[in-house]
Amino acid sequence: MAKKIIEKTLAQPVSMSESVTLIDVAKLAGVAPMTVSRVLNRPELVHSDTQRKVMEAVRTTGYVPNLLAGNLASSKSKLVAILLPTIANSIFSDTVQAMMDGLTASGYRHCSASSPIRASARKRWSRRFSGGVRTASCWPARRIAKPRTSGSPAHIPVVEIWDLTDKPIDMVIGFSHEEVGAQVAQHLLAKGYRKFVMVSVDDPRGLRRCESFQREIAKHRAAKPVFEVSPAPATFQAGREGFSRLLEKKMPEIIVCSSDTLALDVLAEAGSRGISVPRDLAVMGFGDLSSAAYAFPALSTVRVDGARIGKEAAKALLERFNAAPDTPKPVVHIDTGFTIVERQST
Amino acid sequence: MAKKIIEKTLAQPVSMSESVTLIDVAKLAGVAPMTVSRVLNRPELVHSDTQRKVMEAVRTTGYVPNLLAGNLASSKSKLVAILLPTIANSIFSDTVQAMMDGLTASGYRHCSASSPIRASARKRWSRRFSGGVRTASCWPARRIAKPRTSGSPAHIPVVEIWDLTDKPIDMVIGFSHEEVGAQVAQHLLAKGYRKFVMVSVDDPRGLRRCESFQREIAKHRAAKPVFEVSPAPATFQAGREGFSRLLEKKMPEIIVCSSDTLALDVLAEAGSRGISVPRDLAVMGFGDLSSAAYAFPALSTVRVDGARIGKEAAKALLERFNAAPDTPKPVVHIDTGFTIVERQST
DNA sequence: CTGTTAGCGCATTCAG
DNA sequence: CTGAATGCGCTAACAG
Repeated sequence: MAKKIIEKTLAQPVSMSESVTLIDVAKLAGVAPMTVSRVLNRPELVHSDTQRKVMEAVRTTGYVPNLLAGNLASSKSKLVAILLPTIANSIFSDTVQAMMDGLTASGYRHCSASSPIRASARKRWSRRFSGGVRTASCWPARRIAKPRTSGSPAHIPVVEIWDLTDKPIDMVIGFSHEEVGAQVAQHLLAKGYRKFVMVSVDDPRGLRRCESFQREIAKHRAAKPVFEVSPAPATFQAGREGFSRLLEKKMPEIIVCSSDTLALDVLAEAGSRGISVPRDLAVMGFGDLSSAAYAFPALSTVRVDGARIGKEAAKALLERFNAAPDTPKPVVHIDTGFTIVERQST
Repeated sequence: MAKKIIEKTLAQPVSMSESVTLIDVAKLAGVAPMTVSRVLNRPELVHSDTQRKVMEAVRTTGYVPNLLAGNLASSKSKLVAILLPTIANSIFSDTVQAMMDGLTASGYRHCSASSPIRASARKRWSRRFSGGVRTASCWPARRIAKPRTSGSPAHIPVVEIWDLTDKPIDMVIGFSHEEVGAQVAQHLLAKGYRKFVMVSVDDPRGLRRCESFQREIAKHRAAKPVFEVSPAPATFQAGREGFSRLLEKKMPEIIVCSSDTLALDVLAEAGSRGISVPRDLAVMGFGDLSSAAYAFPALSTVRVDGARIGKEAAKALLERFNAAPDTPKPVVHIDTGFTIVERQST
């Protein structure tokens, strides 16, 4: 038997056709399989001489661990589920990128799915994800209810991002969309604007920003904004059309958009109609799409640090993954805030 | 023992704390575990009466399959690795979205990673991905070389997307970037332009489009374009800065950008400088970012159907996954083409 | 620090 | 159409 291993390893590695397992490595290194496992996963528990021997054997055999087996034995998938409304052309891309980077650095991977996936509980839980990330109003919370399944803890860490919520499932990292709406309203009122027009996509968070904006306007007895909703998701086209419909009514003083995608679109439509921004029309966006405020000086916007949200989310998850099982859950409720970026004066 | 199962299932499902496995379901349904497995995975092999009994038991126990175990037993992860330069603010988002939708509909999931991940072979192969998707020039092909590992086929299906390549690893779905560069050059020459300026991000495909463009220009003895490269990835800011540097030299007639992100940025910078597009300056983009050509009438661009690429990639992978093991590999080499979209005349 | 024992939960492969 | 036996490859938990 030992002979067989030798044959396998002495043959040209490239032509080896049989698969190599922990046992093969162990035999070649003259140690127990468990020791090989330790060298690969928790090397600090193994004598350095043994480590060297084992790594040597790993190299000559070309061993690649089988996480399918490892996951089963340890009941840990090291897979994080990311559930977002969309990743296309999205304000979430910075967040996803940052999160991805944080997780992969620690050996975790992520699987993402977008909103239309209304998988059954069976499908959603069968991969035994180690953790989850979602926007708060992505799905009703009850859908996250964890069935009692084999080989997984009673609860998995979940981070709700891009929002703050009163009844979090677990951890929360984001900012208040009500606050955004209110502050934008105050900001614009202070600048002297009184006649507002809004364009929003049909997205829960966008609509909440708009509603809050309108409440704040009402408080100050300014005229009720004209309000136009486009179907989600945000596309450049949506903004154009919403804007056009509004123009049919009356030329507004300022147009408040629920996203930068819409705002850029309004900018474009204005340009093609010979309307000068900001001279004839002011435009306010949201989300700081690719540093929109910098790229488009005529645009005011609300800057959100999506990358920070992703980074913090990854950090929060990793901390929980690494915590001892009986550690009390730390409270993670981070308000990442936002910044209103005034257009560059011209 | 049977009693125990009954107790578990008759207790309030919500309060059950022990995990439920195939065996529990089988006992409750009075069948063998294998039958339960069949009902869940290949119901067509099971009598409908048995199916009903089993599904009933599945429901009352709240059973959720453990794919960690299933994957190991069947040596199939149903996970697809997606390797792209970036997903942030990216022309790939449509592609990823379409691919995701196609794969999840068939029970597959995807794990994505972006360029900076230079994981070791050990890490890259240990999850036993069922298939892979990458851009052709994302990594050198040799890095895809498959080590002989346990529990996985000698080769996995790989689709290279967003490019055509002479020596594909396996399947290819995309278009020729050389062709784009050449055709754009011809198009613009035909429109009467002679003095070109280019801005590109430092991306392999973008640079190839530019080089091809320049070769074509040279063929027609037009002036060599001024060429400005910004570091990757594309941001709106990159375009602005590249454009500004160019303006210091001379006001161009037309500016050709390696992506729509850059093009929109140039549009913005032009706007803030009082340069009218297209009257004073023509701008050409690439990638049809959010239907840029529609949203920004002054912009000409090259429309690429990213969603189609994603859809075809998913389809190609699924076909290979479902094929019998000894089926000869179908040749998949799809040129999805592109369309030059002329700006809307004003 | 290292080895041994004993599964993880399911699907493959036959036999019936 | 259904069942029984077997083991995927690895790691937890302990013993030494």
